[in-house]
Formats: sequence, C-alpha cells, structure tokens
Amino acid sequence: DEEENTNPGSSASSSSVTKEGSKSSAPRTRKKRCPYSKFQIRELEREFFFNVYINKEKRLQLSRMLNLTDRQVKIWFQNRRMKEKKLSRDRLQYFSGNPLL
Amino acid sequence: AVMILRSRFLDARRKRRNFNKQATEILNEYFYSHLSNPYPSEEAKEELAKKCGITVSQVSNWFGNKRIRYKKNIGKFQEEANIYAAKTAVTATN
DNA sequence: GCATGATAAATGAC
DNA sequence: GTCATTTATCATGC
Repeated sequence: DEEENTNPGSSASSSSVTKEGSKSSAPRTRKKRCPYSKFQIRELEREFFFNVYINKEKRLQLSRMLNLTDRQVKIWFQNRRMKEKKLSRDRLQYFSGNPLL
Repeated sequence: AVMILRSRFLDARRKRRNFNKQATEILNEYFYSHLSNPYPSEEAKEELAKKCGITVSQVSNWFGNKRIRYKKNIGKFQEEANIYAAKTAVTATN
C-alpha cells in the first residue's frame, strides 16, 4: 500500500529555480501540502524515537532516503515535537478530573 | 490496563463529536463581534473554553477552521453573520 | 452529500 | 529552536 511520493520537483535536479530568474523576488506560492507516505512516516518516526532532535548529518541522510528536502525533514521534526507536547498536555488533562474548571 | 486506556485515548483523538448548540453560539458570537480581528488572546481562549465546556485547543481549532472557511466563502456565512450582528447589536443597546 | 472537528504539511513571527 | 497560524486533508456526524 506504499504509493511512492510523487513530489513535484523533488527528484528533478534542475527546476529548483525561483520563477522568473530575473529580479522579482516573487511572492513564492505557498507549497501545497503534500501528505507523506506510510513508508516516509515510519522512517521519520523511527528516527524520532531515537532522538527527538535530529542533527544535520542524519537529516541529510534521511532526506535522501525518503526523497524529501532537507527543509521538509527539519520541519517535520519541529511539528512532531509540537505534537508530542500536545499529546502530553492532553494526557494530563485526560487523567486529571478537574483541568480548568 | 493503563496501556489500554492510553491506546483508546490516542485512537479517540480523531473521533469527532459536534459541539453542543450553546457552545457554538458562544463561539460564533465572539467571532462575528470581532470580525475585523478574529484572533482571541490566550486569556480569551481560556474563558471561551470554560464557558463552552471544551478545551483551549478545541477553541483554537474552531477559530482556525472558522477563519479560513469564512474567508473562502463569505457569501455562505452572510446570513449567519447578520444573525449574530443583530444579536450583539441588541445586547449593546441594552 | 456536505458540515464539522481534528490532524498533517508548511509558513512566519520572534 | 518554539509556537500560533494557514491550508489541505482526513474522519466522522447526520
């Protein structure tokens, strides 16, 4: 069930140029949200289990393996840490009878 | 036992349940009375959460969804906007 | 069948 | 780095 990620421009070695190579620092269109595949998530989660903070070396290695950009892996770890924090807050609230009342 | 509870909790994250009508009223009242800047402060969120009987995260989710869905189709919410505008106008005159 | 709440990528403030 | 947020997607309610 592993549909590989057809990331627009991720594999392409050429077209990573900002449009209109001339002067206009164009208001870059926000990158469309692209859900990651099960395989990508598993590998990211596996690394997150070992260290919540990933170093630059492993980040580059992981980005190549998963066909993601270095920036995407970095942001994934940031979001994942926020998710972990939220889960902790929710667990606390869940097991305490009286959170905010 | 704890593991079962924990797993059930994690699975229940996405088990959506609609808010009751009163909570939706309160949230909409705030949203349409702050339409120019529908970004409640952290304190305002906590108070809304308390009044609505939901969590602060749920308040944030509601405003996030409301802002973008309102912006994406203002016309669809026009009737709703008029209702709450009239409601707040009445309370203002009293 | 969409409305709605929650979550997952992506951005930007700080 | 954190963190509120935007946006699209997901999963459910009805």
